[in-house]
Amino acid sequence: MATPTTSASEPQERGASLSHRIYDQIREGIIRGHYPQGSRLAEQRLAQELDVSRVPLREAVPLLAVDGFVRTLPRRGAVVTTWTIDMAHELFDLRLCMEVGAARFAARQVGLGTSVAPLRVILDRSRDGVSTGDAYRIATDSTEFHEAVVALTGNSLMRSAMRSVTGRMMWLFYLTSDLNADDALDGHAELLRAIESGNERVAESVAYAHIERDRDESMRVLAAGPGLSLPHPAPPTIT
Amino acid sequence: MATPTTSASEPQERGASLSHRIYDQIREGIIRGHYPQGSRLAEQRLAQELDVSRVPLREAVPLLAVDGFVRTLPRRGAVVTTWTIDMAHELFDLRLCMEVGAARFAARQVGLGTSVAPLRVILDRSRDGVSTGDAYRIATDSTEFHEAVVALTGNSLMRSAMRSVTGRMMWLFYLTSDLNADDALDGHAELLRAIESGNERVAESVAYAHIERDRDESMRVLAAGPGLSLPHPAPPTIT
DNA sequence: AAACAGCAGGTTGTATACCGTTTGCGGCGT
DNA sequence: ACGCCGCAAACGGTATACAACCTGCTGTTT
Repeated sequence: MATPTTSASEPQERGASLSHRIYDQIREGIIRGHYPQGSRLAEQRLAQELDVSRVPLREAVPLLAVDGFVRTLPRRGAVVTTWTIDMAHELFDLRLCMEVGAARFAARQVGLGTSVAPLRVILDRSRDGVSTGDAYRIATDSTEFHEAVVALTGNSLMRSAMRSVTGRMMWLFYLTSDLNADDALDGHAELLRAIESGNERVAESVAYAHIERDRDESMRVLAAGPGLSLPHPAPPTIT
Repeated sequence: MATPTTSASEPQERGASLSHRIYDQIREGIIRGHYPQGSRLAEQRLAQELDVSRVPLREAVPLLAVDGFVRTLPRRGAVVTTWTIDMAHELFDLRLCMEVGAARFAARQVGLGTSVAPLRVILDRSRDGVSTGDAYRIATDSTEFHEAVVALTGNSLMRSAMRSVTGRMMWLFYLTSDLNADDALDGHAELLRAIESGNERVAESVAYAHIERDRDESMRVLAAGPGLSLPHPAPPTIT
């Protein structure tokens, strides 16, 4: 976004319309596992927990639904999405469509004179982030790198379309950040070089390989232990 | 009022949460040009025009913003998006990424036994629609065909991601429906055959060519007369 | 004892009211 | 005559209140 100064833990608390702020807040809560998968998000409880009225929530929750973080049932409200192996596969297939194309367009832009400096900046920041060991920070940085690749294409529509994807990506990154932190860093560096070369076919291929490698690692984690992100000792899991 | 069963203008689909209904209603109004490009959507006026309170609008408008139909300015409310040549190009570039990939996955599914019957159904309906000459109907059918291709992949995430794209596609189809109605029909038939063959490379290539042909036609129309969809005599175009 | 019905609690969906900010216009001063 | 200042109206942002619905429990009846 236009606010690259966001720190990982505290998102922009500026004038960005309360609805957007609590959107970010809830999203972070979901990703961090504070709102466990499958749990219900009761509006009143959320409202007094975040100290806002219910109306801003009414704007934020549908957006969370669009981005796949919750599912709204007719009269039951919103429940946090539960990850499945199939969902993860679908995500990687979609990434295959979008990011491979984005890498190609990005390489083309580089060939036309666009600088890859933004990628370097984020990659450097990612290195710092990995050393901190903060999973949320790592997931944020990793996601931002991919967003930066898309941004490099100069296609603002593609950027906004990616937003529906990057949210889920970040969530999955967080869930699997234990393993692929360093690998992802190398992969990003490799992708950066490929895009920098300006060779569309190379960028395309590297992006493809990178995503498939991601898929393999994520699948290994997901298949191993689906007991993910449950900091609370698994409250009764209200159906 | 608690019983909006009157619904005088449209026998809309029931049960779908007032917010969604007015989302569709406003979207159709924008596409049909009833709310001209660049015009402001004042909440109070909309509310009494659609005979709903402002709160459902507060849920619908952000979704329209996500889908690119309006732009919400900080304190100025929502204005209907104004099409530019660049935006159209960005849309086609994004379609290139997503639909080409979708065609590939769809062909793969066909190779695994999935039937292309849904495509045939919609294609047949499209033929009827073209004969009616109703631009909105034509745009709807054409969009639905592309959605059906994505649905054929079995990837529900890809379908929901396409939703951000199909809305804009439909709008642009409507604006340019005069020219490419029959061409689009032929193109869809060709794409259907390609997917039916189960050959991923063929499907991919046909999809690519189809989109680029679409781009050419749309660009011709957009470049010729940007005075699009202005049933009202172009109010002062408030900035 | 089991099953159905009625009641109570809670939650979402919808509507209305209030407040801060912005903006456009008009008057006044230079 | 031009520009600046101030006021008023409108718009969006937020909060509160009401109504309908679903759910779970309990009590009674068969």
